[in-house]
Amino acid sequence: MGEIRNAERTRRKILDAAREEFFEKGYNGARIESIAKRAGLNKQLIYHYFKGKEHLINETIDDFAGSVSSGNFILPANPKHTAEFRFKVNVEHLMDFLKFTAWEAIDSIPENSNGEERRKLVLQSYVEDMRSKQDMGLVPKELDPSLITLMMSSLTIYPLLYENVTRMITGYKPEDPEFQEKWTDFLRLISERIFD
Amino acid sequence: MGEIRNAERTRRKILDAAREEFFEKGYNGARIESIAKRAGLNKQLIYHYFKGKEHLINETIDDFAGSVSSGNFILPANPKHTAEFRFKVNVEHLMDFLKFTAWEAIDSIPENSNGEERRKLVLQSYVEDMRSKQDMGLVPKELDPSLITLMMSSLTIYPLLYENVTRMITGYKPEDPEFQEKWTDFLRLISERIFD
DNA sequence: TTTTTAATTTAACCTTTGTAAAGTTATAAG
DNA sequence: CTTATAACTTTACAAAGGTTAAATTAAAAA
Repeated sequence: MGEIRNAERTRRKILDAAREEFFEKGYNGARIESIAKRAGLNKQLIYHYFKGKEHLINETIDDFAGSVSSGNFILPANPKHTAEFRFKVNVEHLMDFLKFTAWEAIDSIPENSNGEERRKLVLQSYVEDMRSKQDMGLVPKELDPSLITLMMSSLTIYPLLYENVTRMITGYKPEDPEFQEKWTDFLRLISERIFD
Repeated sequence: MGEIRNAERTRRKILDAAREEFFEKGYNGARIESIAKRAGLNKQLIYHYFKGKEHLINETIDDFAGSVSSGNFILPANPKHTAEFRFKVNVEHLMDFLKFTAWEAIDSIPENSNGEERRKLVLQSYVEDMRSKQDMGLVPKELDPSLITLMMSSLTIYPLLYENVTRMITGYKPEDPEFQEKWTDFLRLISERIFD
């Protein structure tokens, strides 16, 4: 049985499976065996296509970085809507990637200058955006654009990732649409207060 | 060489070493061998005093929970100072524990109802505190106290834990006192805006 | 068709790691 | 002083997991 041999497709399968696995379990927690199983392939094929675990995760990250269309990153004109916008993007497109960043924050993961570099550019574009809006008078002068951006990241990521905390505090699970709606509203409310 | 035999002291050494190890590497990443080494003890002693890895982490968490004096949790009277206060407490007393909560958020860690329960109580006391201040007219009525509390947690934890993100956005490392000062100031500024 | 190359599988290895079992030595009770 | 208990050490092992090597089979080239 099995399908016709096809290097391209197999490589793709491995990368997709690896993405799931690495994003879900981090580098150290990920298992080559498990990736193979997800991909429905023989474990050894992974070594045929990639040098090893470390090489695989680097390729995986690069591949992912390339796949995230930079179209998501057109921020709203009004800074009061930035937080809710970023929250929405996180919920709809970046959940699994965010989980990976959580691993990255605490687990020892081999460096990937490429992926790191791209993320840095995105984050700094957020800072620049905020700075330009500050110049336009839409953002209070006393607030540092980079710190505002860090605030936005905190508020739109932490509640999604720290399921326990969110539940202990609010009683909701982060995935609950009801929570997401409340949190969206809340972000808008405080944004209005902050940017007035 | 070696000191006089002493069960109490040995048990203590194990718990201390286990705390460091578990907080630093999470449950799955922690190594019994490494704990033994930290404690300067034979690996097998750990099995003499504890049933196994899972039992050990539970005892470790309970032990830690018992050791954190609840004295830290007297919140400032003015809600405008809550964020900076919590940030300060995190920096000065809870860094390693926070790191552990990061593991907990993404890694599969054996449940510890006891530790979980205590944390929940603390967090909910924060919510209650905010609610009472709202009743006193110090907090805008339209802001849900539990969401405010979640916001406080996000803002005082995320930047400390996500070293990469903090650095990519601000150029500072979270441990840098200069960053901590700026962030403290920032927290105060936005608190003033939010609670006015 | 023959040959060569590449995809895929089978088998095996070696290290790490959690844990068990048994042995040894100190301390305390009788 | 003898004996029992508990602290500590030594050995050993089985499972897990990353990696390599060799064998097989399909596809492409000649």
